[in-house]
Amino acid sequence: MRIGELSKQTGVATRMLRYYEEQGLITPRRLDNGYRVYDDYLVDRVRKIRGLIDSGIPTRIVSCILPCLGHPDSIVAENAEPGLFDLLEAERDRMSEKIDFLTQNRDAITEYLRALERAASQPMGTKAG
Amino acid sequence: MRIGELSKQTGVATRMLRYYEEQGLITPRRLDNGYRVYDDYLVDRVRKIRGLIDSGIPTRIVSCILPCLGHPDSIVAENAEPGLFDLLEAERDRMSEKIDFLTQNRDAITEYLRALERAASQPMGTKAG
DNA sequence: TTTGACCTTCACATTAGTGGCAAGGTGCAC
DNA sequence: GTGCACCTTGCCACTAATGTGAAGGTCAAA
Repeated sequence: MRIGELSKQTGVATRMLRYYEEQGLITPRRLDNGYRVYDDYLVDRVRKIRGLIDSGIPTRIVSCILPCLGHPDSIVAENAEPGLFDLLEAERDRMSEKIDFLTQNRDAITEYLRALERAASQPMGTKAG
Repeated sequence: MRIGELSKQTGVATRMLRYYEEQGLITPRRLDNGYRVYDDYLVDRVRKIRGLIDSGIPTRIVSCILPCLGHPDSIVAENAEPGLFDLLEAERDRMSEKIDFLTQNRDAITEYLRALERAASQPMGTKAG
């Protein structure tokens, strides 16, 4: 598919799709006329990229962890550059921290919302003060 | 405590502490000489702010959800401005999405790391191809 | 053949979050 | 009093992510 279609399917602006390409996150093929063509599997990939960026993972890191996703067992190993392993471990830990953090705070919000609801469904003057 | 001390305790640069103040996230009192003074409870608050920002929540939103945190039941209700409730619900949902997303991807990384370890502890030429 | 929807690159602007520095006040310690 | 560590405000700059618009190419359909 071409960039407009991918944009529609993912909800990501074409501008951003080109930006991700510039950052090395996706590498669409090109038609003779220069148009970018995206394989179907890239829809999922772009969604992942967006989710990660939205979660505060910079593109630099996203590009490192992308190889971890989607390939069940294939491309592993081989490219065992030193440092990558440690980087991935560190990033995984950072993600765990974020998860804990978000969970904690989301639960607090939920709690707060419940309290608001309780307050709203009450006579508003009952035992106030 | 003053800003330097808070910075040390939270690991957040003084520059950022002033920025958060500018964004309305914290409002330290002032000494006669103009120095900012922070109450102890702000240490926790600043850590929360950092965590949220690191998780991709913009300061604008952080300022909305901060009231949800830390107050067990007290300041609730009263200020039931319309729209706030919906915003909080939406933000909570967004956080849930992020949590799911991060969890998924973190697990994929973990899986990948495991595969790398397995590959590394193997004769490297065994059944390769 | 012209129109219109799509695509291309280039470039400039903006926003958020940061970092850094300059110029100056405060206050303790020697 | 001098020095030093801390604080103040203000400003400039940078990066990442994003918006936007110009100038132009492609292609199908009317």
